[in-house]
Amino acid sequence: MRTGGAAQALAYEKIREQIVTGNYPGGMKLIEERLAEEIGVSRTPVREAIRRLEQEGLVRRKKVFKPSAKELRDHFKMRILIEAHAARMAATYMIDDDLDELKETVGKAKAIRDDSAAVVRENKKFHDLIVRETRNPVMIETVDRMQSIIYLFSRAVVINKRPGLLDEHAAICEAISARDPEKAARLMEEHLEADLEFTLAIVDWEE
Amino acid sequence: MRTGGAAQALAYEKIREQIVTGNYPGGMKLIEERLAEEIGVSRTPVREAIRRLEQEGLVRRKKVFKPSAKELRDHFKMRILIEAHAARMAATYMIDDDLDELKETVGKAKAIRDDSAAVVRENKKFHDLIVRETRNPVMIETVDRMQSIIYLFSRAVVINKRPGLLDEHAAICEAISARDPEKAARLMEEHLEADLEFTLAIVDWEE
DNA sequence: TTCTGTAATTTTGTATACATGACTGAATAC
DNA sequence: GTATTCAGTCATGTATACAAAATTACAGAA
Repeated sequence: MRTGGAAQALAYEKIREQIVTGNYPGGMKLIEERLAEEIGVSRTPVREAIRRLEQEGLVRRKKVFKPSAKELRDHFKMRILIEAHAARMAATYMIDDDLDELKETVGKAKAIRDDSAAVVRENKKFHDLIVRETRNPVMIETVDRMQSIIYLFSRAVVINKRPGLLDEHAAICEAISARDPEKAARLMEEHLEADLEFTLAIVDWEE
Repeated sequence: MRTGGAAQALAYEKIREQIVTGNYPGGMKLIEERLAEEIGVSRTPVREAIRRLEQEGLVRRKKVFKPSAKELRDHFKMRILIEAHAARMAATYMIDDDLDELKETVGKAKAIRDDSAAVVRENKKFHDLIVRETRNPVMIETVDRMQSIIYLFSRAVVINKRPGLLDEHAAICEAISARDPEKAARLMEEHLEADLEFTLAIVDWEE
């Protein structure tokens, strides 16, 4: 953790945990005093933790962030723009060791279709490896923020695993391997667009 | 202001002012107690103001942010990616009223070459109008953050006004007007790359 | 019923005191 | 002369009390 002390770190972890597990649902008001009591610290570190979660995009105006369909789309589009660029960079610059690792994640994910959590982990790693090729911390961090928010919704989506997802990963991997930047970028774009549409279709926007 | 009370707003404005005017130079440590006394509020709102400036990218680890050449480049590249995309969108979707406004900013900037502050304002407006065409608040806000940081350096650059800048704006404007997305994007990319290189060349990285 | 104004309650913002931890610099051992 | 450790200071983190603001609940009128 880059700032703050122990109490703040504790508050941050605990609140974040509750949000990403869905235990604190979207729209829920975060009341400082209550959280402070629950966690066993004073209001001050809770406040700071909430501010950090706000910066991270998980909290908005003291409430657990609940993006509209439009907002989810906006976050996805930002991610698509960066990841398509990243795929282009990867096809151009990725060294063979990393390429091997990339292939490995696809293989692993194929092998363990049943362990949902593990598949999620491999898929995230796949994208992270590619984004890393931008060699641009600003972009890497931005994608991370987008992912945090998208994953808030994707719990549902990941369980209803989208058909073709792994094949698309394999195809992207191949394009990078073949050093074809434009194809890699195009495939990545299509892949994430499909993810977006699938997510929008699955999620229940009425609740 | 979207959060906090009067004291916090005051602290935020005052500190930000000092940073963007260069009165607080890059690398300067922000000491809560000192600022609190200077502004006439307690440490609490100063803390929150500093956090917000941190989120905005103007402060890093309690010090006024002073990007390295690499970091400035990274922020620029993020901006280029979004603005090239925005130019593409603008060429496709921008309505005539906005296009007229865009042309006007170029004309105005050409007319008032002597008033440096006004030229800066017009140039910023030019870019903002195009970025708006993404119709994506996430991207708009990201560009804003990048610009805040870049402008921290560009004070010097803007005074040494870069040759060709206005002609490039005019050319981009034309490409959008001609509904040529790829050309608009390419010109925007070249324009900002030139800005980046000019900035890197001008700024004194040793100080 | 539904609207509106006001009182009551809750929640956040602010100030402040104290605790903890980081930094500085001098004195001493080597 | 250099390294080390200890003390003193300075800045930040945390807790808490009080003030201000926002929200809710309710009463009365249209």
